[in-house]
Order: sequence, then structure tokens, then C-alpha cells
Amino acid sequence: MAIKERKEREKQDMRNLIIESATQLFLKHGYDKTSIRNIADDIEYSPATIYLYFKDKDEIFYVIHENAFELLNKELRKNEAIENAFDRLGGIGRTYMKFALENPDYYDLMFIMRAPLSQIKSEQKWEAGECAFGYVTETIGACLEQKLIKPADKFLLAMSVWSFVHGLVSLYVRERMCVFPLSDDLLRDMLYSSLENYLSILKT
Amino acid sequence: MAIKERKEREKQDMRNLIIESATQLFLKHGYDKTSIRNIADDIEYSPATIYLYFKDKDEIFYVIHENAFELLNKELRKNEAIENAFDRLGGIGRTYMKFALENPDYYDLMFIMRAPLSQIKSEQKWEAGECAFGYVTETIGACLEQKLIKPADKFLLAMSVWSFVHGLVSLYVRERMCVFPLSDDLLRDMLYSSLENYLSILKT
DNA sequence: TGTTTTTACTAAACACTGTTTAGTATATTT
DNA sequence: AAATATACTAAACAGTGTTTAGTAAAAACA
Repeated sequence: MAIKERKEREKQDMRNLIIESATQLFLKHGYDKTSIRNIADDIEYSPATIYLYFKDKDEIFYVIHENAFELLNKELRKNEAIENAFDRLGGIGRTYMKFALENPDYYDLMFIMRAPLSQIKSEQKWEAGECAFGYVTETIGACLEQKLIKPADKFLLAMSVWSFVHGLVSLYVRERMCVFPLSDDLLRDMLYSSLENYLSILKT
Repeated sequence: MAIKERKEREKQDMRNLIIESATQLFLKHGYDKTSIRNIADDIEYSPATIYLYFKDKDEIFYVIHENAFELLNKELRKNEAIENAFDRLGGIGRTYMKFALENPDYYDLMFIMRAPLSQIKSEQKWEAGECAFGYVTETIGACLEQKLIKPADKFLLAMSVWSFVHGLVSLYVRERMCVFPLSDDLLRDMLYSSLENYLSILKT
């Protein structure tokens, strides 16, 4: 029965088609303005068809959110090449910040919006998040073992580092940094400088 | 012509009535589930009436956002009593965090959601934000003058401290701290511990 | 006072949204 | 060839923010 396999393939193709259209519309117009009807129009199917492939709108954006994490994780792991654990931690921080500033809509979906996580609520785990966060924790563990940073609980430090960078980029992404009377370019520089300053005071 | 004054009073009363109802509904059910029709039902007027007193939904939530800032600022200024500038900074940080954890919906509106700031876009300034942030900057300035913290640019430090605490509470409020397999109580404790740890490494 | 104007309000509509239901062709299996 | 299963959609449901046109009551004017 090769027919069943073909049907399975076709089902996956249709899912991909929907995700591709949704991703493109999302990156162009944002979450709120990407409606099921817009996606349906774009792929030239009726809105109801989309519900044969996805439970609801949030499930679509959960998949996009997972793709975005794959992208971020790929970027983060590039720092694996850095020998010194502290330099690696710095690299990870800068990569994370760069990702957020270059892909603000993805970042929003991954770490700010409630939508994609409605998929997880009670039951599943937030694997994508745990994976990215785990890498930070590991690296901090290495820094602690080699006494490259001031001693503290590994998880507390991981939470701190993550929160620090997230704080900077999320205030920027959601336009709260306007309290600084600075040009956008100078502001971005200052975000990076803040990170450097934080790393320097973490150092032993 | 005392009539004009009465009319003015009545107009303000109606605005207050709408804000009170909206605030109550917002704190009970959240932003998305607080619709103009819900508010109208609650105050026993037609939905169209609300538009005679507010330009749009965002203007209503901008006022609520301002009230929330008044509340936060009042709390923050209580730290004025603390003599030592560094202790005062710590107090401000803890007060900010406490406010966010006790009023997550207000915090969301003030520092995460896009809605209330749509009111500001091009033209006005975000006065409420600048006021709260200014107080942090001032205190950090005092810390620097008295050499209580490691030297760095005043604004860079203010941005850092704010971002650090915002990072912690916003990841918590938007449920990204679930990467930690901890109970809610332990998690909250860890947020405060993170802040203490950060303050300790800022110290000279 | 009576007439005109202004004010306060609303019913209904517009243009959307996510989602569900019922029904129809087409493809597959028996 | 007949029966069944699959893929799809038109239309509806229940909601959203917002606007328009029209109506009573209040205020101003004569």
C-alpha cells in the first residue's frame, strides 16, 4: 500500500505549505495581522481547509516558534568552537542578542508572546526553550568549574545571564528603550556595551 | 454659566466610570477578554457611547497604564527614606520586582504590551516611563559619586539594572521560567536571589 | 414663553477575527 | 459497478473594534 505513504507525504506537504505561507506573512505583517483567512487566500485554499491540518492558529505559530528555535540553536552552537569557557559564554550572549535584534518578530514569538506556549500548557514541556537554556547552563557550569567567574549557584547564574540579555532585547523590541533620547544605532551599541559590562563584572 | 462646568464634571465622571469598569474587568480577565462591549454592558451604556469619551480601546488602556505607573512610582519613592545610596538602589530593585510579581497584569501593560504605547507613537514622550527610569538613574548616579559601585557610564548602568530586573520578571510573567523544574514559590525566591547576587557583584 | 440649536446617546451596520458544521465532489476500496 | 472514505469548501456562528445615521432631551436664543 504505497498509497498510504503518498497520502502521508501529501499531508506533510500541505502542512509545510501552510507553515511557509504563515511564516512569510508573519515576518512581513506581524502576528495579529496574519489571519487564517490571509493564509488561506495566499495558498489558494478555503480557511476551513487549514483546520484539517492544524488544530488552531496557535498550533501554526507553535511550529514557526520551533523553527525559529532551530535557527537560534544553530547560531548558538557555533560558539562551540571557542575553547575558553568564559569567552564562549560571551560569544553565546552576543549571538543571542544579535539573533534578537536581527529577528525581532521571531524573538517576540519565542520569548515574549503568549500564543505559541498555549500549545504547551499542562502536559508537554517547552523543549525548545529547555534546549537553548540548557546550553547556557552547561557553559556557565564550565566557567564555574574552571573558576572563570565569581562563584554562585549554576542555575541562579544561568537565570541571571539569560534574564539580563532578555531584559535588554525585550525592552528594545517592545519599544520601552525610548526613555533614552538616543538614535537607534547608538541604542543598539549601548545594548552590546551593557552586555560587555555585565560579563566583565561576572569575571573573577 | 455654571452649566458648562457641570457638563465638564459630568464628562470627567463618565471617563472615570469607564476607566474604573475597564480596570476592574482588565484585572479580572486580562486585556484581550476586556472588550468595549463588555465594558459597555458593565456600565449599562451602549458601546458607541464609549467612543464619545475615548478615541479607541488603546486610549482607555493608556490611562490605566498611567494609573499603574502612579502606583509604581509611589511604591518606588518609599525607598527615598533609605540613606545609603546603594541600599536605596537595592530597595528600588526589590520594590520593582515585588510590584511586578504582585501586579502581573499591570506590569504587562506597563512594560510588555504594545497596546498602550500606540498612543504615544511619534509626537508625545513616554513620560511615565521616563519618570520611573529617571529615579533609577538618579540613584545610580549617587552610588557612582560615592564610589559604592564599580565605575561605569551612569546611563549604561541604569539600563543594565532595569533590564536585569525586567528580564527576570518578564520571563516569569510570560511563563518562560518553566524551563526550571521548580515550584512557583521556589522560582519567586530564585528571582529575588538573582537580584541580590547581581547587586553584590555591582558593589565595589 | 416658544423656537431653534446643541448635546448625549444608541441601534444598526461595517469589516474584520477564529472556528465549526453540513454538504459535495473526488479518490480509493470492496 | 457500488460502497466507502477522503479532501475540500460555502456558509454560518459568535465574537471583535469602530463608524454612521438618527433620536430624544437639554440648553440657548428669541
